[in-house]
Amino acid sequence: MNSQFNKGVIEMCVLALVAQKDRYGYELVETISKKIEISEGTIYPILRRLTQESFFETYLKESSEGPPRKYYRMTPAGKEQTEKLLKEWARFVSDVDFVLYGESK
Amino acid sequence: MNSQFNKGVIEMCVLALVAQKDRYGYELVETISKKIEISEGTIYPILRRLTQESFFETYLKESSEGPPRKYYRMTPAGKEQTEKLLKEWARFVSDVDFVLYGESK
DNA sequence: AAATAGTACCTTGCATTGTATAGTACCTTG
DNA sequence: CAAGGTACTATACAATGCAAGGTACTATTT
Repeated sequence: MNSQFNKGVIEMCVLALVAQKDRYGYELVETISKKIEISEGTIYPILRRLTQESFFETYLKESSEGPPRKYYRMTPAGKEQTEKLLKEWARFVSDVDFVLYGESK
Repeated sequence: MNSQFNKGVIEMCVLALVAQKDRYGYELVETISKKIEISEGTIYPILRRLTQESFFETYLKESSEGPPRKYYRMTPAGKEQTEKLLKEWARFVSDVDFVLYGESK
């Protein structure tokens, strides 16, 4: 699989999923992995970066199934960023489609 | 614009456009730029790589509008690669869509 | 004739981002 | 107490696009 397609998209997925509800890292890996092959080494740096950029706030919560989980909660700035990226993605997909097939239409 | 989305996709666009008919570098920049912002520094290295990988063959042709153009013609291996990438892209877009919205459906 | 702009090609160094790999540590179950 | 699943972190590396610069030909403007 061309993993280059992943670039930027994983970050958008993380934002979109945290926008739905608070999430922790491992959960995000599991959720995204259902469809897109990724590893933990991909998600955690993204979470750190997005937190640094004030798109997320974090809090710890104990779990009965292992060590405490670090939950990520979206900030208003994160919400804005999410919407911006989702719009850009939709636009991008349609633009690519035009380049690929639009010429003959 | 999130240019990270571009990763891998530009190469696919180049392949798809050369699959339609022989193309030269500058033409590809112009064509793709209509929808996706790219520069020559992006295209020429891709053309060199794809030629090296035997997906393209090249020939020169004089032009009345400037220096000679280096045309790229697709090989059978290139055709295969193009189809492979187009399929992966379609699959990828649908997978991303699932991660973004599929959970609630 | 010189300057400018458009066409056309090429190369180098950088930034970004995902991957591989490894390590730490907690909890449950056999 | 060993194994496996849960959970977080860090480091080194690879791939790719971009910015910036360079060369050179043709046509148009000054």
